Amino acid sequence: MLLVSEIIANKDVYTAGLLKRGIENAEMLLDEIISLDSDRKSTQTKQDELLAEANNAAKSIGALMKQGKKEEAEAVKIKSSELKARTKELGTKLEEIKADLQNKLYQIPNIPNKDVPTGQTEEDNEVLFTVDSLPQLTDDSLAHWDLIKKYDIIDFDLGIKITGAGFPVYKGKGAKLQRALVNFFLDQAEEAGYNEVQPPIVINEASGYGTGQLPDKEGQMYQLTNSDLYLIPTAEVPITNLYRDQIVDEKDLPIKHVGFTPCFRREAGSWGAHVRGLNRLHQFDKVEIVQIEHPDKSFETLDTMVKHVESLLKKLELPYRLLKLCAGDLGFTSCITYDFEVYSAAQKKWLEVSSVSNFKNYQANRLKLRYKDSNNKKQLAHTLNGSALALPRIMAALLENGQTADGINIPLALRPYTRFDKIS
RNA sequence: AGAGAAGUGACAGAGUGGUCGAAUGUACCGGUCUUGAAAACCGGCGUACCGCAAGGUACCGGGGGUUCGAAUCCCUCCUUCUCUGCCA
Repeated sequence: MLLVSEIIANKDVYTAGLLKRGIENAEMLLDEIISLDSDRKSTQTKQDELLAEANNAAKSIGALMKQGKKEEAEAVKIKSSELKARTKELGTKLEEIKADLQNKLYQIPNIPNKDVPTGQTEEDNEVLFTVDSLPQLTDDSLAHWDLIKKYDIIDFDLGIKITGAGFPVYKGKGAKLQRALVNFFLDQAEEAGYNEVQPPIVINEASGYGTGQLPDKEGQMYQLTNSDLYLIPTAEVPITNLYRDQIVDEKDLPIKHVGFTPCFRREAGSWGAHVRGLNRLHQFDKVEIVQIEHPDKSFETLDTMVKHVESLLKKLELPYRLLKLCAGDLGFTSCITYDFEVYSAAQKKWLEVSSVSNFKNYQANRLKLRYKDSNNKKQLAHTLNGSALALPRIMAALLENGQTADGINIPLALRPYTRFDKIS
């Protein structure tokens, strides 16, 4: 979440940032925060003064008792009790103010970076790069939802039987292709210096708050009914939370992790033709890269992460484009996000396969993730992450773009992993 | 899952109602000594909030309670260890 001290120091910047996101009452929201914070300070100061008085009284009782001055001690006891009661009142008030402040802060998103394009919808996203030419398929080419039936590699109906819509069953070469992609992505990340982790895919509330899925995205996550746990919507949550409440050494930065996990999303209210087939699922696999970085270097690092994702798409020979998201399309906790989309030739559609974001200190502030600088001062770190990559839409594009009359060609880079050249 | 024990600063480990934010040791940082190092000696060494500062307040696994006063007593939750059970 945003830092109150920074809001106070740069109110104009924060107001403008929130307005850019389309939050019209930005100034009012920030004024509330600032005024609550000043209430918090004055209330705490008052309470501290009373507590100091009460503490002194309690100490003097001890001294008086030792000297055998019982009556005097009794008198101080009464005074002390009164002080205590007033302290309690103030304490309750202070707790309320703090909770209110915290709540309001939780509901304010990160502000967009200076160079984030203005705009409210995906129409306003800035296209930074597109491949020169899009693949042309013959008229009888099939969309992936037909291809998977033709070659019997993914079965949606079976998934419906086992679980429900949006939980496909991968079979035979479909399952192998998926596994090949996962291994390929993990190996590529490892080569780029990312440390592999296998985190839990069930998280507690504190982790959800740490990376900002809670309270903002509560409805997007599957919650376990007999405990306060959630299925992860992305590996970002457990991996970044590895460093919650941590003070890391400056010399250990950047910390780079890669993890492969299934991801679960309720996707409430989204269905129809545009979510057909593999385009949008309730459960899907994803390889995620996460970095914890020094504030001075996080933008440089963001670029290297973008380059890494780009290299994956090139090796898979997929036509792609790179977008810089506009302010209105930005995720809640992000200050800048680049999206990669691959072209799905049979659907004639761009499909988002990766989001690479810098959260600056927004998540770190929630996570209490800090490093010690050269003066031994604790500073909030920056956090970043990116999909590298999300599997189903890559799969969809590979199937559609690779189809030929006698089967689906597997890209060269993947063949050592699949150990077959063609799905036929 | 059941029974028992325990959770104190980076670590080890004292502290069972009143100058305890917390002894002591180790580690760490600075200094003296030394050609250099080690040893020895001296000093420093938790976090957060308020305050220009002096200083104040809170924190001994989390939360709540008793008391004028809680690391210390009570309740509750969590975690760890040992034993038993179960299981991949």
